[in-house]
Amino acid sequence: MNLPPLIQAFVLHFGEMGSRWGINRTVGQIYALLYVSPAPLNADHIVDALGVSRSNVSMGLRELQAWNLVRAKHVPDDRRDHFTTPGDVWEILRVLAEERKKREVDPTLSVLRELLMQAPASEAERHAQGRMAEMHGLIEQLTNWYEDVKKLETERLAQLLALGSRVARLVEVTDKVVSLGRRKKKDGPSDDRSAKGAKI
Amino acid sequence: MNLPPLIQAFVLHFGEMGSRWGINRTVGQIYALLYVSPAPLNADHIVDALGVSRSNVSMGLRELQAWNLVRAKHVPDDRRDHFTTPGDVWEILRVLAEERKKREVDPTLSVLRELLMQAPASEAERHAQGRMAEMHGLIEQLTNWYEDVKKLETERLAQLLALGSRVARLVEVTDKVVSLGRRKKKDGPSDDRSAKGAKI
DNA sequence: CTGTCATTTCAGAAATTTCTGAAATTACGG
DNA sequence: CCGTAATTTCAGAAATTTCTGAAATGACAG
Repeated sequence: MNLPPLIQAFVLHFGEMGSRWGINRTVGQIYALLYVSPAPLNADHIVDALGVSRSNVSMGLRELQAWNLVRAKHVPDDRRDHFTTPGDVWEILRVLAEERKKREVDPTLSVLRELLMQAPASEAERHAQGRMAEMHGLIEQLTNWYEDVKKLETERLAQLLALGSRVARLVEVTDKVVSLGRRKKKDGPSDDRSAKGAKI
Repeated sequence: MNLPPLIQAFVLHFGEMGSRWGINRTVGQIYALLYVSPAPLNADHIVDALGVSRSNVSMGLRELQAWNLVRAKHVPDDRRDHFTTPGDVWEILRVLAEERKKREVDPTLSVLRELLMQAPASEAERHAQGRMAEMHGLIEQLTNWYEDVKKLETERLAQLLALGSRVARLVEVTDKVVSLGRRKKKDGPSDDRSAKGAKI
């Protein structure tokens, strides 16, 4: 490996960390390297920096592109492909969340749904289905929330984060106002617009 | 493997899924089995159900206990240990979040902090540090939010989820009210109590 | 076309992880 | 203590994943 010490430390850490996720060391290292690089790098550059085989880099880049974490960029007057990560860390966060959901939760959700359709053939299966239903309910709540929140622009999202648990107070109060409002008019809070004007 | 079809399907899915996380097939299967089981199971029971070796079960249980996802329970008049998962899915979610944070983000945060302390020795390192600072900032925001939110009781947390992105509207409005309030009195929103009475 | 450079594919080598069975250790009733 | 049952440890076997080098494919300028 052939890198300035600071960058090398970062790259090595991502390599290690990679294994704790589903990605392998090289993929983690490639990502880290591209992340801190001021300009897009071509594959040979990466081979050089990390000291791994050309084919390994090729496969790593392919995987990172499948994750939407790395994009190929064409540089004029150069036949080789150059690669970068999205610059904005919030954008990276979004991509990561989306991909992990797609790979880790969606399949589970679909299996759960399928199993919940089946008729239990015994008391054990009946009980198991109850537990699966609980899990399904929780995951569904979480993903609904996620689908909802991911539509927010970055700035609003940041505000929300900054608010932290203090938002709970708002919820508490709103809750009262809403239930008050409900008494007058049955008004399902179905879309974004519904919460603003009427209730505060 | 020796299980009713419905439960077997669930267990197998968790085994597969396990590999996409950092855990291995057997660990995933043991967890799934305990999750749907109506009563605590002893190790031999698990061996029987999953058809893996006794020692493998022992190691799997040890790992799950390290994750706080499985607890040993003593059953009177039985020398053997019996194992369960926490019953409440929200509790499971909390444990999972806590452990993943501990294993996946805390180490990164600490490496980033360390690297940000060092003086850059070149332009490349200076730029890399800038990127690391961005990443550090984002992770810190996220973990602060998490630390904040995890203190909420389950019921409030569920309310918050249910509200979804509509909460953004609240934030928007509150923002105005707060900045309005600020003009009168310099009042940092430092603790939980600060958001409630005065502002709505 | 042809030649050259860039990239991908892929079979098998290397490394790592998972799993097992045998032996060691622990726990405990008598 | 001793004996027995439960559990853990651990060396190495088995399985899986990662990585490489060689060959194949693709892309393009002349």
